[in-house]
Amino acid sequence: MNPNPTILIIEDEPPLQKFLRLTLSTQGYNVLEAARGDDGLKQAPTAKPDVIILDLGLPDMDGVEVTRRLREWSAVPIIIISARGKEQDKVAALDAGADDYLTKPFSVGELLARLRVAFRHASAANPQTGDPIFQVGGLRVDLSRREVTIDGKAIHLTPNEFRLLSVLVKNAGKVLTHRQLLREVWGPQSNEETHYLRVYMNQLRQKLESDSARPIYLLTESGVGYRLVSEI
Amino acid sequence: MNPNPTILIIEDEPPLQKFLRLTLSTQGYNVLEAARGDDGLKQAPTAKPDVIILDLGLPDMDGVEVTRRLREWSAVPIIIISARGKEQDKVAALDAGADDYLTKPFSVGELLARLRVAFRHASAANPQTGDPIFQVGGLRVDLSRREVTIDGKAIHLTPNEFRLLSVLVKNAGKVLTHRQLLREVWGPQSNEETHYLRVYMNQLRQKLESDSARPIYLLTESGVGYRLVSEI
DNA sequence: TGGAATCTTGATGAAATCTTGATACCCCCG
DNA sequence: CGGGGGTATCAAGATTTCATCAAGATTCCA
Repeated sequence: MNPNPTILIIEDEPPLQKFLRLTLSTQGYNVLEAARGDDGLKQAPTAKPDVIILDLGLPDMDGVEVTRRLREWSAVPIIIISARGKEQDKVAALDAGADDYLTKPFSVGELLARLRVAFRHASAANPQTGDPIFQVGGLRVDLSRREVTIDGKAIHLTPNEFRLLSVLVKNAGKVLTHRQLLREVWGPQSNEETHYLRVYMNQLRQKLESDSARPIYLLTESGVGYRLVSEI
Repeated sequence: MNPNPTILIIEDEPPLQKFLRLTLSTQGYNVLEAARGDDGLKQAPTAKPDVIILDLGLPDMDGVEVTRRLREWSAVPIIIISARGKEQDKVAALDAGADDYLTKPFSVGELLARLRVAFRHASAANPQTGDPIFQVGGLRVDLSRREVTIDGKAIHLTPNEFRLLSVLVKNAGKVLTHRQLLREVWGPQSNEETHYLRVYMNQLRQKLESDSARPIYLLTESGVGYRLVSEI
């Protein structure tokens, strides 16, 4: 899941709109809004929200219809909020494809808890498509598993070494200036400590290169910075 | 989904038990029953129900605890039915891993509709990958039975030890940060109590490693966190 | 209610990592 | 040939992070 999940609120009453916007953004969610069904249907494909909160009583079209239209192409979790509490309303909405149904008035805590359930479902439905793995020659870097191997052998890196390598991996093929590397690894105030770079680059080479004096992966661009080759 | 989906009902009141059994089997569902929490926990791993309906008010243990135990190894949809309608009860159950929460008395139609939602989720989730048993070297962890053996010998773990190990097992091979582990085991508010981790990781090593000073399963990633090796 | 198991917490030495200074290197240019 | 800027390497503290022991609290269960 993204660090900041996005919620699309389709709701026409301004007070409730405002209330939801405030509550959810305070929780750190990214909030999008639509006041009409057609607007919501238009926003959803481009905005790709992680969850949709949908009021059944919209001015232009029925919420059940909105649900059905969304389900034609998307599996995004839909939480209904509605003033109608009759069984047949709930059944209709749930069978149209909604995932949950809250009757107004509802408590904030419950809404948030049910949202967390929806997010769990969303991230379970989108299994990670495998970790992004960088590979060149015998060097292999799996950033998300924090794993580095050279010719199949696992290499242990210290936190700073790993951070430095991961900046290089994310910009493989490009030259990174001393200044850029220092900022990324040691923070914005360390711009001049070029010596750090020399020490750590050397340590990386000792661990990754078979001949650290003649590196094939971690190249020096004299007077500029360093570069990790992207192909061999 | 199977042609005849299976539902496990964990419910102690005989009248409601009977009512659910009749209603659901009439709908063509295959019904299993447990009157106590521990019985339900015992049936679940072998019966592999497609959905679990769980009453919070069980005689032997709290329903939230049952939920948490199930979630240690299974993603099966759990629908709570409960007489307690307070917000904090709902939040606790949903955050423990439940997927839905119905307050008694509820209407049959709504229950059936929410069951259909649960089945949709169950079939959307990834196919069962057999028993959730983790094994590497001489270490074997059966999450659903809470059994840990090392070279065939059973090992007794305390609740916290087991929770810590199960988080590591579920992410075997990956480095878990101190923060992640603390959140999973001690709850979201304990982010800084790194000392806990040291103590419990040490206890796990005492029990699982032949030489706890030179661990082969539970590795330290200094400055980052810990990792359970996924292959030897 | 008593005893056992478990959890929490503090203290201490060991290990890993980071920082820093000293020194040798290499290559280009005059 | 010699100087100088930029670079590589080594290694000794300083600092942070870890492992370990053990003594109270607390909880659990009979």
